[in-house]
Amino acid sequence: MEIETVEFEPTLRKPESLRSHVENFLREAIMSGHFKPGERLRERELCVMLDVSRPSLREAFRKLEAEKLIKTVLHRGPIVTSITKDEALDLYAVRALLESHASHEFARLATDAAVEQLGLAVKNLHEAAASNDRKLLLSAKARFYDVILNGCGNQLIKEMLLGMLSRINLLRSTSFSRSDRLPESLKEIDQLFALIKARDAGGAREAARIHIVNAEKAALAVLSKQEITTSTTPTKD
Amino acid sequence: MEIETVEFEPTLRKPESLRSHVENFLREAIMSGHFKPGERLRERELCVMLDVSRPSLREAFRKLEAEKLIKTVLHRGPIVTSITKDEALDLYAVRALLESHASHEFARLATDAAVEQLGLAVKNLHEAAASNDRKLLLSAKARFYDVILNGCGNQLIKEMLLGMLSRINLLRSTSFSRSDRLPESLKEIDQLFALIKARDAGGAREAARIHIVNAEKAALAVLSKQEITTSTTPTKD
DNA sequence: GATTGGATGATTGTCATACGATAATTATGA
DNA sequence: TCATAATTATCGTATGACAATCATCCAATC
Repeated sequence: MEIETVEFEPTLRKPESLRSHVENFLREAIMSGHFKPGERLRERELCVMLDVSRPSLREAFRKLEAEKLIKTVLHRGPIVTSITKDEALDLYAVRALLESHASHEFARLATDAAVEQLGLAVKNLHEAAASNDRKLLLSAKARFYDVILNGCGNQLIKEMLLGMLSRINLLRSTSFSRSDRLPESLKEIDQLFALIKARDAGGAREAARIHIVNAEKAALAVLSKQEITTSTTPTKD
Repeated sequence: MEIETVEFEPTLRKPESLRSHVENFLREAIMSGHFKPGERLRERELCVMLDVSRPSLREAFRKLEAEKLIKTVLHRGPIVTSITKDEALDLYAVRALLESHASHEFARLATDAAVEQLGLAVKNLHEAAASNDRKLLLSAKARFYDVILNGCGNQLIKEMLLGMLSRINLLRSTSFSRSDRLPESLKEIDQLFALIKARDAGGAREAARIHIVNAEKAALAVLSKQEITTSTTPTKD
């Protein structure tokens, strides 16, 4: 009765289907840049790589396809989505809408405990920024984000923004080298937090909007550079 | 030597995978109420019904699952999503955000031709409302919607709203009997169109927001009734 | 020599089948 | 009557196969 099949993941406790594991793996691999935009994902390769059958892999593909992380071409299979400038503009516009609203609502109706948590997240962010550890910075940012999205009172906004974030990440594989915007970004976040702490919902909304708009500017500057490089490869679009 | 092989219609493109057909069929069936919220979708049944194999069907399931039209329970398979009141509130909140923004942008940057098209759609809406033909009314509404979403300059907003609409439809299977709100609704749309025609972007945004808020009120009134009925069946939730 | 045309291989799309795992249901016994 | 065990239905996953289509290369023709 030895339980040998302990494939325990620290983060995954409850029983999950195999395809969701595949799904998560692929999502991670795409978002981390292991699979780059435009790259094909061949079934056979991934089947042996992940040691799963084609059905499981293909079902995972459909999920990612719905999330627009991949684009499936008939009889050619999935390729990692590459985001055009127009799509990026659309993404940031919607992100600004949702995130500013989330900030508004957080300031309006978050518990004091949640606000305190947010303050902790802000502090961690500063520490992470000072430490110059990119991974730490990313997780701190994610933490800050999570507190706001969980406290804004709208689960749908959280889901939508997280889905959009995964796509936005597609275009900042290189964008994060723009750490010169970090001090500015931190100042904006401080400002946002101050307004939230003061329960100034309208101010928080506007601060969040400005924060996104500035992030957009920084990202688009990088994107236009990328477009030069990517515009050489794609014959068809 | 007649060219017989003219299969390419402007609107009808053939090259579609089988699974996307399945997907569309299921989506239609769910949105039209043929499959009701909470209902299980059994693989074997649907396989013989649609004459497709399990993999194709299951891949279509994943897409609908990502769209949140179905919810897959491990080892029980997919069931049609039933929307809770909280989820409905979230949906309408986001819908108000996106749709009011779309109206704002439409008023700001739509071509005069697009505005004219919108006027035509409004006229058709009135005619359809007068004719008391529900199907006609639905298509007229969809047309109005399409003009705005195509003219707002943000493709992402269009996709998101259409996806949300399909879910909102889940809770107004019976809601459409509330045709008593129709005159009010038409007045609001007239108002919105007038503001758009005057290129009053800010006014259009507010008008659209109010329109959604009112629709929300009407829908929620129906929903609370539905919750009474649905709360009898589900033993587990 | 360049272009067209066809043959070949690789990859995906789809299907049929099989089998273990699990939830729901029924049967059984105290 | 209730608790427990056996049964059944259905899903999750794997495997193998074949057809359809795309990519590539080579030959034939102009």
